[in-house]
Amino acid sequence: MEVNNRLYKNQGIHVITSLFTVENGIVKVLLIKRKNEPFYGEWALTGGALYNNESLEDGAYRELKEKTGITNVNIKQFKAFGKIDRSPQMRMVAIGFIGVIDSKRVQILRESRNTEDADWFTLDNIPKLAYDHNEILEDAIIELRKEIIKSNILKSLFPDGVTMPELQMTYEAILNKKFDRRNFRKKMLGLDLLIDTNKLGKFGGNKPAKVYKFKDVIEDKEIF
Amino acid sequence: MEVNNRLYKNQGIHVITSLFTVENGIVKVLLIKRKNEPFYGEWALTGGALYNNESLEDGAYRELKEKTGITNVNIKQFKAFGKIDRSPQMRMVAIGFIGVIDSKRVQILRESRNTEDADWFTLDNIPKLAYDHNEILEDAIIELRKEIIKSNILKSLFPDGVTMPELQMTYEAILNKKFDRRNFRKKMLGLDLLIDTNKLGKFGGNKPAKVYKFKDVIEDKEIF
DNA sequence: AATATAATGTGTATAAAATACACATAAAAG
DNA sequence: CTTTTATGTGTATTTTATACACATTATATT
Repeated sequence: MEVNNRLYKNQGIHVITSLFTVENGIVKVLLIKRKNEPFYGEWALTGGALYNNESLEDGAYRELKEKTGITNVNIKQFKAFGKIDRSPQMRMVAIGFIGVIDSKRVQILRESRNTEDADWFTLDNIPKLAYDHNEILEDAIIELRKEIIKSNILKSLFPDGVTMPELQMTYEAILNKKFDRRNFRKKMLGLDLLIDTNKLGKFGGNKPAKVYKFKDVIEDKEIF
Repeated sequence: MEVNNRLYKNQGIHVITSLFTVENGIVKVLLIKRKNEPFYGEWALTGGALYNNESLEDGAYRELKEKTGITNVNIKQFKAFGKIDRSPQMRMVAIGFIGVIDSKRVQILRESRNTEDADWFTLDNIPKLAYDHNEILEDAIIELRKEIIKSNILKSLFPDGVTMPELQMTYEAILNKKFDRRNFRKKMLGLDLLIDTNKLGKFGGNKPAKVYKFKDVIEDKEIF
């Protein structure tokens, strides 16, 4: 039984990033509006075809840079999406990434070679997206929730540091859950993701709040 | 600036499974010896090119079936590997899976269309592997350790059920760590992965041991 | 048949972690 | 200088994790 190699011809790889931001307790994701076929005129996650001269992560970065101009983001690969018909033209497997940035620090390119619009969407207001991007986004949100309690994925949301109340608002938004202020602080510090900068900043109230920074590297914790 | 589409031509997808077994407290992984270029004569993880008419998981299953004849395995996708030069011929991105089976239940096909040998290797005795399979295997082991404490990935290792002492031996082997017998039982039952079959079986001692089974579906636990 | 053996099953006291909860503090606004 | 707003901290209680010892079952031994 000789296998016909057309079985594995004409394949390609997508790198797709769900780029989130959180402002004032609202989680948003960056979507772009396509101006090419397939899915002309539909909204989609940022991403595209992987080039042969770049790693998966570099591909995801390139696409992000084209759309947002941003270069300094922590992104994390979380899952491959490989349904047979997820792309209408040829067999494309998508590698999904997540990342979180401060939207105030980036200039979204509303129009570019491949996009006729780009905007931040709240999660309860996501339109029907191109390809299987609704499914990718759903998984991305789940992954984001797991990731924020064990990694520094939020570092690029707070490059200059963050206060505990601001952080709590952010976690509550992402996890869709309220916390006791005192216990949140304890839990958060217990995760060993932060370092105290010994500086003070302002967030909501009149009393200055301590400023923390996400560590550059997070050491693994013991399991079981 | 028009992008040359040769940048994303000639790409393909590998589906690669690190298939483990655990016998008598020893973790082993299934390796096959290639009888085709590239990497002729070298050992490798089970896997190969994804076909266009199958999902990622189905592709991994097909490759497993070709090598072991096995059809009933829980496998889990865990990471995509996309270094530019991981494959010498064309740009191939590998989707990594893990799975665990009872080696006594499978007949390894020592010779097949693409393999001239196949065998179980202990983890301290892994040869230089084809492609980036050493790297994939390393990540697979890390993933396995995470997975056994939150999923039923071990279900296909114990299709007929398992006793607590046997389970402990298995966990100790995979996690490379010893546990107190009484506390292991408590922790294990607390994970909510098992159901009591109300049957008794024999493992090591003379006293019959309770037989448990891994649940078919594991409900998510709360995080944070 | 009685006894020894080998491994399994269970309970409890203690330590550690998570939770619930209240008051003190700093700066700004009036 | 008094009030307001939001921040920082401590403690009692509950829950969970850990350390640890004896009872039980079937087999093997005499």
